[in-house]
Amino acid sequence: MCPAKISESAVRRLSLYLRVLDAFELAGKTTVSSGDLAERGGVTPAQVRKDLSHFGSFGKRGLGYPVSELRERVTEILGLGRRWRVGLVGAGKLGAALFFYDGFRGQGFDVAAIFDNDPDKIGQRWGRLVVEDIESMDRVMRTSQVEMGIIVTPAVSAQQVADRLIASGVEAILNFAPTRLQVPPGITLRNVNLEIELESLAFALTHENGA
Amino acid sequence: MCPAKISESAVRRLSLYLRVLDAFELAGKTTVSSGDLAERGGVTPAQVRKDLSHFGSFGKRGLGYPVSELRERVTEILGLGRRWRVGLVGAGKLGAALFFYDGFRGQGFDVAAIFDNDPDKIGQRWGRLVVEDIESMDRVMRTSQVEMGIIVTPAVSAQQVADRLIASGVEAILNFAPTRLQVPPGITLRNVNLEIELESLAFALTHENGA
DNA sequence: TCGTGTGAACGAATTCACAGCG
DNA sequence: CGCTGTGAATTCGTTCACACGA
Repeated sequence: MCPAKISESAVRRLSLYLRVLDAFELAGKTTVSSGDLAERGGVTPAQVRKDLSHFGSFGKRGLGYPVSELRERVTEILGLGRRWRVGLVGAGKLGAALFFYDGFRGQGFDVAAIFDNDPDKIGQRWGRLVVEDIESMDRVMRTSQVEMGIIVTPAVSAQQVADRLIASGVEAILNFAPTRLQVPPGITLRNVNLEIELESLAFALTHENGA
Repeated sequence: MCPAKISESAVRRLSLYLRVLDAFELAGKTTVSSGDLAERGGVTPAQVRKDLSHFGSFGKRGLGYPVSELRERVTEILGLGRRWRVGLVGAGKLGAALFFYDGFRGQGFDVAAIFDNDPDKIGQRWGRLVVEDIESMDRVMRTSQVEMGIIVTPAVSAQQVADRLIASGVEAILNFAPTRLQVPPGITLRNVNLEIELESLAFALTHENGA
C-alpha cells in the first residue's frame, strides 16, 4: 500500500494530478472521481486509481475522492510538504531564465546558491544572491544546506560539476547540459536535453505516414 | 526491418548513440561494437543491437559497426540529413536563452521566427531576426516555412499558442509551459516541464531508503 | 447505483541466449 | 573465435473487469 517500487512515470503523473487538484479546489469542487482527474490529466480513469492505490485508499466508493484531502496527501507523497533548497550551477542565460522563473518558488523550491567559474560573473548580484565561485562550492553548499543541484553549464564542464555537487553532499541533480552524466548509485539524476527533444520531433515528422 | 512502431524511448536512445558515434569518430575509431556503444551510452549491448536492428543490419558479425557509416545512417534515420526551421513563441528570458543557445543550430535546427504579444518586445531585433506580433503568426510562419514550434510562454497562453501554431501548419511542438496541452491526432507534442522534474527529484529524496 | 480498489489479462519494452556469419 | 541479429523469455506498466462498500 505504501512504498514498493513506484515507476518514474507514475510519479510524474502524481505531479500532474496535483495540478489538476489545485484547479478543482480553486473551482470550489469538494470531490472528484478518477474519471474527472483522468479527463483533465489526459490519462485513463483506471490509471488514476491504480496510481493512487499504491499509496493508500483515499476515495469513497460511489462518490470519488475528497479534493482537499487528496491534494494534501499527494503533496505529502511527492515530498512537497516542505521547502527544498536548490543550487544552480551556471550563471549563463539559461541559468538566469530558471533563476528568475517564478513558478519555481511557488512550488516549494528555493534557489539558495548560484555558481559560475567566470570571473566576470562571480560576485554579480542576482536578486538576493551573489554568484559564487565554483571553487567554493563545497563550503557554500554546506552552509546554505543545499539538497538539489541544477546543472546549466556547457556540456564539457557538466561531469566535473556533477562530481563536485555530489562531493558537496547533493543527492539529486537536474542536468540541462547535453551530456550523459555518470553518477554513483544512490544519486538521483534527471536529464533535460533540448537536442534530444528536437531530434525526436524531427524523427516524428520524418516518419509520419498519413496527414 | 525498416518501420514498424518504434518506441519513443528507442528514438531518444538513437540520439544518444549518435552523440557517442560523434565522439568515437572524432577519436579516430573506425569500428565500434554494441558493447562500446552501450558502455558510453549507459545502456546494455543487447539494447543497442535491438534498437539498431529495427532499421537494418549495419554491423559485421565478429567485428562490430563501421563508425562513420553508422553515424550517417543514424543521422538519416533521425531525420537530421537536412535542416529544420523552428518558430519560437515567447520572447522572455527562457526564449532568449534558447535562441542564443548554440548547440541548436549546430544540430541542424534554425530558429526562423520569434513571436510575442508584448508591445515592448515586438519589433526588438534579436540577432538576425525581429520579434513578430503573435497576431501575424500565420502569415510569418508560412512565409518562413516554419515546421516546428517551441512554446516558451506562461502557462495561461500556451494552449492558445499551440492552437495558433497548428493552424499555421506546424505539426511538431515542443512545450516548455507547465500545462497539459490538447493537440489533435497527427500533431507531435513533447513536453519539458521543470516543475515535474523537480517534484520527481523531491519524491526520490523523500522516499530513498538507504543513503 | 455509482465509483473505488484490485487481481487478472494484456501489451509493450527490455533482456536473454544462441544460431549464424565474418 | 567474436560479435551481430533475433526469436523466446521475462519484466514492467497499463488496461480490463468486477467484487465490494458508501
